[in-house]
Amino acid sequence: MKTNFIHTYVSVDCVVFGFENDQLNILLVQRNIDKKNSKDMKLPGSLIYHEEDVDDAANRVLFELTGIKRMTLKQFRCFASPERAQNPDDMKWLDTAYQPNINRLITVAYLSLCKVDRKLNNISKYKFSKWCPLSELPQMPFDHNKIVAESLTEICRWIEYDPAIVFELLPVKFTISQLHRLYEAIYNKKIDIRNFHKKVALMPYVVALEEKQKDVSHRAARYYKFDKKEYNKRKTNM
Amino acid sequence: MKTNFIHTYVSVDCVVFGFENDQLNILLVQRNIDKKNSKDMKLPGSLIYHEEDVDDAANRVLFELTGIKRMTLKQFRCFASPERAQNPDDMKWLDTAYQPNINRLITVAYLSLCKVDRKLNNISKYKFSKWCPLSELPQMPFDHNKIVAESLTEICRWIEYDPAIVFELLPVKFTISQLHRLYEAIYNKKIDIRNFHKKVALMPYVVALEEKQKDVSHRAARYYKFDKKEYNKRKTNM
DNA sequence: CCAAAAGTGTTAATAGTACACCCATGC
DNA sequence: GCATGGGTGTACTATTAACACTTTTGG
Repeated sequence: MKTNFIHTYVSVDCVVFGFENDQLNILLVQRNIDKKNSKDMKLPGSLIYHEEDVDDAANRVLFELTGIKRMTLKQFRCFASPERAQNPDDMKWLDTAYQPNINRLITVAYLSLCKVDRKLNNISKYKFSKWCPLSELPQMPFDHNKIVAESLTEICRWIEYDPAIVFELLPVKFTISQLHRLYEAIYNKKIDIRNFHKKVALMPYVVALEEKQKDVSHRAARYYKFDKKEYNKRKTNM
Repeated sequence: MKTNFIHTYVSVDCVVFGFENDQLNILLVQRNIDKKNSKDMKLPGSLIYHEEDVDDAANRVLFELTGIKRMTLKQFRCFASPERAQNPDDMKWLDTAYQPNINRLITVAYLSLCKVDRKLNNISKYKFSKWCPLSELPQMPFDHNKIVAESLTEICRWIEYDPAIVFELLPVKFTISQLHRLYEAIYNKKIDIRNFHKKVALMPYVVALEEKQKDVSHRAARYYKFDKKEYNKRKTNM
């Protein structure tokens, strides 16, 4: 009876969103089971260590991937279907990457956000990583495609109760137009630009800078920045 | 290096909410490490089996507890701090309840909702279970108090995108007043009763019945019911 | 007739939606 | 001067919040 209980490895997998070319992108890494197949990409992740919390493991993975110490991140779901690691390719990869006879693997999925203009860590343990537009996601191992799909609804919910996180996806200085296109990408629908301006004007934590765009072949847009202090002021009033 | 990876047991723990005496209650079970201490209560939970998904494990725990086959439930967080099972009492209990030398245990927490007027399964494997008002929660083992605390913010978020779940906490026939007190309990604040009536009137899936209260020493309230079909009609329009 | 809870409307403020034109800049 | 994207206002609608009295029933 007692030996019926699962005794298993546990991993974390991170869906790291970036915003580029008016699209949400996801950071994928190459799984190097087979050098010939350059398309064998997956979500960045790792088994967790002995004395490690899952949150710490996710932070570790993200640090190894990007060189950023404490990224904004959010646990959103544990995936534990017994079938999720039954594909022979995936089992073979587990054998070589970790150790033989991993017959089951449950994973805790995290959502994270990253400015694409940040230089990614080039001493990264990952041989190859790249931003991949959501619309061009490859088939990925395990249930990584499912994890990404669920992360999309999760990011919308996250914004509902913490609107500040969207600014993690933009440069420090950004234009209203960039913010607008980001919202359109996240919610996957058109948003009227005039109403959007009004909405942003009601966000006291989005503050206009003096600086404007230069060398653009049209009217220069004003830059804005996200004011964290102003944001926290309102937040703690709740 | 490789042996540094965690190889662990995984459990599920369920926070089952009920609504009684105008308060949210939680279903606790007795941990029988020590018969003398009748106050040794914990969240219902279990290690997961070899070929079992975590969702299935949560359903199993709830079935064993209540006799209800498919309860409304929602996974909300994995708790995996290495410190969460370091209390000697808790480690001792793990040894006797499951098996010796469980040195680490990560758990996946679930939120569930139950009508308190349902007869709980009396062939329950749990010797003793009881509804405990939130305001009178005892100290519980592991990080169960923390799990309950987080479940409270989670239940509010759940209602945001699926308002129908509150009816899981009420009898099939209920009065507006009951629904009102339930909302006040969940959001932990006073809600104006006139505005509340108006709000309910805008929910096409809350339908009035002919029946009214009987033998009450004040004006009899009308009963209402939740109409699932009507609810799903609107939902799929989104 | 009194206690206790049920039920009911109006107003004001705020937030959201729909919609079209002029502005600044580089080429 | 034209192509490109930036920036602006008004009217309507929907939602939310504040607020107090009458009704029904049993005892």
